[in-house]
Amino acid sequence: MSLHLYNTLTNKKELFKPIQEDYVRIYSCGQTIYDDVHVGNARTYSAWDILNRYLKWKGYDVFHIMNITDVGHLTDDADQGEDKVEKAAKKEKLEPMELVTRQILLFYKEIEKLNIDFADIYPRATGHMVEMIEAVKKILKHGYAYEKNGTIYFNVMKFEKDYGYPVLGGRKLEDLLAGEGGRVSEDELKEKNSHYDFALWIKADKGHMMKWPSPWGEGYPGWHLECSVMSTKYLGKVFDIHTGGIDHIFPHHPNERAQNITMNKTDEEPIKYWLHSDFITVNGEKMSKSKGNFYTIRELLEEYEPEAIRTLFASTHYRSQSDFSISSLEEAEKKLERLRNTIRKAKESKGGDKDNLLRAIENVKNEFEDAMDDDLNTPLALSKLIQFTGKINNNLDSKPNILDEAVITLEELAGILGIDLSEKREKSQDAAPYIDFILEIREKLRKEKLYSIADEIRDELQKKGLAIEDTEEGARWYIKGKT
RNA sequence: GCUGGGGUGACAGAGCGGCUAAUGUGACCGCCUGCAGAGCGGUUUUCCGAGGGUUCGAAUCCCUCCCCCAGCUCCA
Repeated sequence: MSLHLYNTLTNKKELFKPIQEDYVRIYSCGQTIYDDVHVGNARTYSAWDILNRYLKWKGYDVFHIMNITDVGHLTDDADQGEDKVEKAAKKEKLEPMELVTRQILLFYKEIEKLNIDFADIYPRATGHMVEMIEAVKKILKHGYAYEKNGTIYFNVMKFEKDYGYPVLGGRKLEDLLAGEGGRVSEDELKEKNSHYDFALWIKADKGHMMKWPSPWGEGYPGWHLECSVMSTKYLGKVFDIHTGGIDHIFPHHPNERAQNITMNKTDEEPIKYWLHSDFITVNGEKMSKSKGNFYTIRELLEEYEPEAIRTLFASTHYRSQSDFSISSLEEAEKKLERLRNTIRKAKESKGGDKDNLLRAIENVKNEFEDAMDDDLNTPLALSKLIQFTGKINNNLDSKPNILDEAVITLEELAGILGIDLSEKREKSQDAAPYIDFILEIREKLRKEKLYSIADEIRDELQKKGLAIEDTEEGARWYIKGKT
């Protein structure tokens, strides 16, 4: 089997074939950078990280762009209301760009902690104002936009007539018509030719801070525009994969696609595969700030290991809604522990002369790849790894080189899922000689059968976060869980 | 209302036409251990929302119904 991905553009799994043989160009919708990264964001980025790693493992060169929206995302609907960045900045009495800088730095740190590979470029909307204005000009010139009082709207009806409005996720334009009905304000309707039209460039109201001069007066770009402009700039008019959250199936991505087509005037489908990851719920409810059921990565990392979070993410398929709870995270911790325990045992084993593990290594590689080829079935892939740990544990008397290979395989495959199994840099390295010393004394007590004192020592060390295991060759210890 | 995705053992979560329906967790019992831990073995008696249909054969396909979630407003 070879890699198949579920394409929201066609609503089916398709064989993945990049435009260029060994080179894959990916654009990911990143985040509007006014707030901390939460589990939901992280889950999505984790999914694309796995996609990237897997493609690389398969031998492709991957060029990955993830945008950072630092202007143009409004609190109300697409075309009115306050800019989110500006609003958040005002609240904290910061310059908008000051807030953005702070949040970006935090974003990078957390992405790194979560073992999410950095994208090759993180372009920012504010850095592409010139290109965005040029894009609006092009779309106007090509006849798919019109101006009303300094605001430029995209003409969806005309686009629909000429190209067919993108049907992402099985939706049709008519479906969106009244919808749940008139959330569109009177003012807006007055200006727009059609209810579906969206703004490319928005005239700045008085007091709007984030604005730029343009041929149509001072204004700022519409939300969708940056993605079209930046993807075209860095990836070209036609590229392979576009990712994003399920919420972008409408309206962001169809609009973005319409812009790509009309500004670049391509007859070819500009983006071959659209991938969307589903949302996370918290204890069965949609995660939202108003409900207070919001987990930021920052707070989770205070108590849990990033590897546990990645294990949790890998435990559900990216296109399934997954319910986040502390107990699910703790369950993921246990899976992680199992993986680590096996590696520890294998590394400590002296080995023997068996070689039937060889076949298990071959099998797990194949099974893992089959699972991943099927639209990145990470839960299945992970279960194969866990099955493999059983095989290793049953064959700790294998030839040392085979044991080594088993460990390398396990680490490599888990790594594709973003789960780093390499040994932790032990924080208490300095304490190691003392711990060893204490355990030597404890060993003497055990030989004297002074078990109550020995057990007391063990309990105390365990309370401090160490795992103590007695073996024939004496006690072993390691740092358990979060260091 | 419309659109999409779902309902699988105590729980999480694969499977989507055909071996006794993965895997993990939990519970229980063994092995190991001074006791634990980790690990290993076993058990958890017929888990596929309901009802029809197609088929030699369905959790898997079709129809009807019930229920859940999300989207249709900014959102990963």
